[in-house]
Amino acid sequence: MPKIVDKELMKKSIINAALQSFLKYGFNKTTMDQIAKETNIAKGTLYLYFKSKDVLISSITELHFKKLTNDLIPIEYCQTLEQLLEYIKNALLINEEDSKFIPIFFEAFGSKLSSDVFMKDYKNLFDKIGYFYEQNFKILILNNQVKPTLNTETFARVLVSMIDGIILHKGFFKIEERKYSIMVEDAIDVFRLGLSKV
Amino acid sequence: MPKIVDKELMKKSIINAALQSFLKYGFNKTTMDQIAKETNIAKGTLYLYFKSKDVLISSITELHFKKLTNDLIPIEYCQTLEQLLEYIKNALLINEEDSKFIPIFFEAFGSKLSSDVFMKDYKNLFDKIGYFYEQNFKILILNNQVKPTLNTETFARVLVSMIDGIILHKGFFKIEERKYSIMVEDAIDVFRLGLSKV
DNA sequence: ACTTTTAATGACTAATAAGTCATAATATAA
DNA sequence: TTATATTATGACTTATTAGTCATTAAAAGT
Repeated sequence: MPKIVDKELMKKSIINAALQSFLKYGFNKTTMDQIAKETNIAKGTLYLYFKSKDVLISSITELHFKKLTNDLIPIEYCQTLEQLLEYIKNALLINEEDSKFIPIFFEAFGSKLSSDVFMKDYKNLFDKIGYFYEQNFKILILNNQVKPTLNTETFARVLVSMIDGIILHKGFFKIEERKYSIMVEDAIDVFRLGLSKV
Repeated sequence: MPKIVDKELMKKSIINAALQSFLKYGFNKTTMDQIAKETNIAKGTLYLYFKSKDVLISSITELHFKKLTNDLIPIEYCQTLEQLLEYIKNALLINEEDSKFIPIFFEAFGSKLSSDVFMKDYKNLFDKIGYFYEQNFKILILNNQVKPTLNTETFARVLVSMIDGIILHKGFFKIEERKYSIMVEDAIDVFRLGLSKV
């Protein structure tokens, strides 16, 4: 008897329309009316699928960070320094859409960046990525690939900050692809020399 | 005949009260009423000195960035690599208040981070800092302090991103002072080796 | 065709806080 | 003391949009 729709598909449509609007007009300038219109549904319908604008942007963000985490934390550890560097390089060569999402994220959650509760998850995420690098460094030390004096924990965390800094600048300042790829090479060179046995 | 007040002093009082509230409650949660109350003036008076909340936060931000720029771009160029490293180290050891201001900045201007017009100034600022490093590198190459193959322009820009990344992570994630100072040492070590002649 | 359950609609409401302005207060000089 | 230019006040207005909900539409089974 009941009317049935594919809710997941509907959510995907909405998310897609919302993301495009966010990228085009920014988060705050995009209204729920606009998103509904873009999805070809009424505003009330939109609220059936996402009970607030906050939930909507959070869902989109979650998807992005899930992908990011997968990209940044593979299952296999690196056995050589060059492997790790290759890996860092891939992380730095973030795709265009993820890069463009960065300002959106900061726009949407700007008001929560002072909140410890909100930031906890992101702190954990970066700590987790740091931990992954830390484990890699330990292996590389065992494999005699990097200098054994390396302070694995803090170095891993500072490396994550550096990588994030480069990615953030790409996203915020829309550094041209050509220049950026050279910057990535430069960064990798520094990491290579900085990590190598003296 | 007229009543006269020290307008500059008044502005300073307001800025001080506002900044404290922003640091304590965040930018959005701090209302103009609150700032007025904290300054012991009426809201109308507040608006005589700052004609909008935006102008107020912009003034505060300008002060911070002016200081930041002075800290980051000294008059003298470095003649040795160790001088430059010492200098980077100082930049990384940002003071506590500036560090705490970081989330406030992103909260206040989050909605403008997608705006090219708004970001232009900050892009210029970081490019300027990058240019400063670039000039330093050129001197260091002449002084036979760093490897001559260094791509000065792009390397300078990526270095700035890395430094900013470290500082941002400190601000966002409130990394403990003890751990952070080790991270700074680690970063400097990487830069030293990464820049040195092979 | 009819019933029932779920889904869709969009005009309306609510909430918030920035910003205004008519009025009052104050300091200075004559 | 008084006139006057300047400064201060805070109740009120305004603007914006997120979010609601009574009503309508649609699909599926009998």
